[in-house]
Amino acid sequence: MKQQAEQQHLDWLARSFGRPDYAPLLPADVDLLRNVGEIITKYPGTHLFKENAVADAAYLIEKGEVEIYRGEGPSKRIVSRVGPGSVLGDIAMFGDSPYISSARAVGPVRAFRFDRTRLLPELARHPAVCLRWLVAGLRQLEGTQRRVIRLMHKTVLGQVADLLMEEGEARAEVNLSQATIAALLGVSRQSVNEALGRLRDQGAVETGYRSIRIVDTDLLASVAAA
Amino acid sequence: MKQQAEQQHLDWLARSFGRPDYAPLLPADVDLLRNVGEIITKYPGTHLFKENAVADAAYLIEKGEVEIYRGEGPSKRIVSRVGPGSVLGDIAMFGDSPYISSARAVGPVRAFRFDRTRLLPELARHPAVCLRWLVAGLRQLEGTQRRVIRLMHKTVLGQVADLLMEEGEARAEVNLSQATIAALLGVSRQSVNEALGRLRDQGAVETGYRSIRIVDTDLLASVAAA
DNA sequence: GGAAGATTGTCGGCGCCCCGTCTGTTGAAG
DNA sequence: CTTCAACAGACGGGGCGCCGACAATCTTCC
Repeated sequence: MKQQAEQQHLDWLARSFGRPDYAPLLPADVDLLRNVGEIITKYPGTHLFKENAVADAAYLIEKGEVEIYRGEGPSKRIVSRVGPGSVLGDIAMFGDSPYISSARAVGPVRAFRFDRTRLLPELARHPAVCLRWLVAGLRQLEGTQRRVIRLMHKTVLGQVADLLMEEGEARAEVNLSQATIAALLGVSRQSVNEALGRLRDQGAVETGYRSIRIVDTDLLASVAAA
Repeated sequence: MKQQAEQQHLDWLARSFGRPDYAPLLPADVDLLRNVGEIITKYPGTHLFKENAVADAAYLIEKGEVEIYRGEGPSKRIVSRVGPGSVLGDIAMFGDSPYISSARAVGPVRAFRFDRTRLLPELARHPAVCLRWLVAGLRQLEGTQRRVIRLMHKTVLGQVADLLMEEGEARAEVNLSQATIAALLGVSRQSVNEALGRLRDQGAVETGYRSIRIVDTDLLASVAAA
């Protein structure tokens, strides 16, 4: 039983890393990562790491959602929100620089923790895993950068439509409060409300309490592209 | 003579990669990169690569400046401007995705070109170089991302002050037209003009034809931080 | 079932920035 | 020296989004 659970961890870990079409993880690689990583659990609201702290470890989210934000108090801005499969803190860890943001568990989170001092020597000995991590890290960063570039200099309406397209990829229903969406996009709650109202009038979405149902994906896409 | 010039290339290449305090390149690594890379030269205005093209190579700028931009014609937006030491196109190359931006030589440019099909197998065999490239790539991405995050949700005045701080780090004089600055920041020329006017009135800078002289660095920093 | 907290919907005022436009200045080329 | 293109500087109109405020609704917990 314990064996099986651990195997699931490892399977999941293998799936999270790398791409299926290029040098997939070998069983030996999985065993390797198992030795240098440890499973940790975090309760909602607790931090995986905090801004400006020494980056002594990288995290691989296995279960739950993590909120990435910068700043504190009134200047707090949510950079993104990531789920299973995301690699966190590796950029800072590899660069041996402080974390550039804080990571807080939104719900219950299970994650792998890779200690820097144990991971680096191991990676240096295993080029295939190293390459895979490289690609994963670059993709992660590229994704957020792409998103930021896509969103800046766009109207709030377009930003909201874009966000809904992204969040609603899997299910047609997005369960976020308007205040949360506003924080994600860095705009005011009222503007989000107004944008959602317009989308509702156009028949692209239906709004409810803490939920937005996507009705017309094509229409939403055309708004997001504008 | 040719030998000496080539050695300079390789020395420079070694310095560009990685950080001096962590696993510096060995002479063997330099030779390795020499085998999979080739030296190319670009005339001003020519492209190293263009948006949406197949990313079959990464570039390491050795000399000159390269302008990174997205879009064409009226929607053209300059993302950044990089100089020697910067790695370009590696993210797209590793991800086997199209280039997400265009790279155009501002002045005469000399660069190393790393072909994908030759580089990847070589990297997979040399974990130390692989790790170094990983760090370099992540740092590059992190730098631009940091900049974008710092600039968004800031007033034009703050953005201009920030840009001047960055550009004027070495010399106190920044030689950019207001239109260029506007393109870099993604704002209108008039707004840049107005911001510079305010900075001039405060005594932080002096403005001239295609040149901005920084007078009061502390004052400029306080404006940028606001 | 009721109360408290969280969320949604809406309004008016205000500030920043974009756009079009115009004038004066600078630098380079003939 | 003249001419022309690029640039700096300035002004007003208009749009968009922020802020503060408030009412209405939904959840949840007691």
